[in-house]
Amino acid sequence: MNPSMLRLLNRAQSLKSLKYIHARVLIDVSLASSDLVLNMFLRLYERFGSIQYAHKLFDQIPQPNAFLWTALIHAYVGNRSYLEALYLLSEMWEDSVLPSNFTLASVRKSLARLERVRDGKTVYGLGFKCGFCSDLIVQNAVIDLFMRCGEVDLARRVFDGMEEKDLVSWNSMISGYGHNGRANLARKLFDGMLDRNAISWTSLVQGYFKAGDIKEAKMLFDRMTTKDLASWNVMVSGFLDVGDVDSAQSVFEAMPASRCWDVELDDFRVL
DNA sequence: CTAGGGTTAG
Repeated sequence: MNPSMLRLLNRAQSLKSLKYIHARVLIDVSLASSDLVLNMFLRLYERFGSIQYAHKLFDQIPQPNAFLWTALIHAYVGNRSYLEALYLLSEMWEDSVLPSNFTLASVRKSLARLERVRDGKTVYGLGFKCGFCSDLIVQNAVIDLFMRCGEVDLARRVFDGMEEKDLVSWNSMISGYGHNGRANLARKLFDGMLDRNAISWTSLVQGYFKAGDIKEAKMLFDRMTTKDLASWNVMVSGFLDVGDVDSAQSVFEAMPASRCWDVELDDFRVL
């Protein structure tokens, strides 16, 4: 794929211009049927929210590989079509295309949102049989899924068994413990971390709110040097959740103006 | 060539 084509694709600002580029690419059959190019178009159709076109394109591919299946599944998950995404995974399996670690990671959100722990265990059990039992991407997905389904101990077992962990592994545990009301366990992991980021801190603060330990939440927030928009929002909504409107108000007012601008810019972008 | 953790979910 030549660089000018890449430049053209990344300049596509709308579904309309993307379709136009696609039409031009279709003239060259060898180019249009390259897995790389197909994958790019699937991802771009997803970016512009056109699952229909992504699926239409996918249906014309004679033997889609795991990359292309993953792109389509990812598009459906992004579109919050969780059941459809799971269905695609089973179709993929029936077509004897083995999932990649990224396929399994893509389907995680579907399983979590539908609270399909049992199916999750089946899916990741198969994934392990495909050789992904010590794959960081898959293990992180499993941890997150288990935590979101309340399977705290199972998540911990996976975490403890990992040869290599990254920030996402640690933060998923901290966030997961927090959501399950286990702020103390989250804190233990947090204290043992070598490097933390804003997500580690914010997740723990949120965990303390969830556990009803407002004092500790506030103390931690004050110690935080890496506050970002989400950190401030967790504080505001944390106070609101316990009915402390005054504290919520003062946190809101203490928020740097630059953060407020972030919010407004985001909102304007939607309009 | 791909994914993922904290706000925010009805």
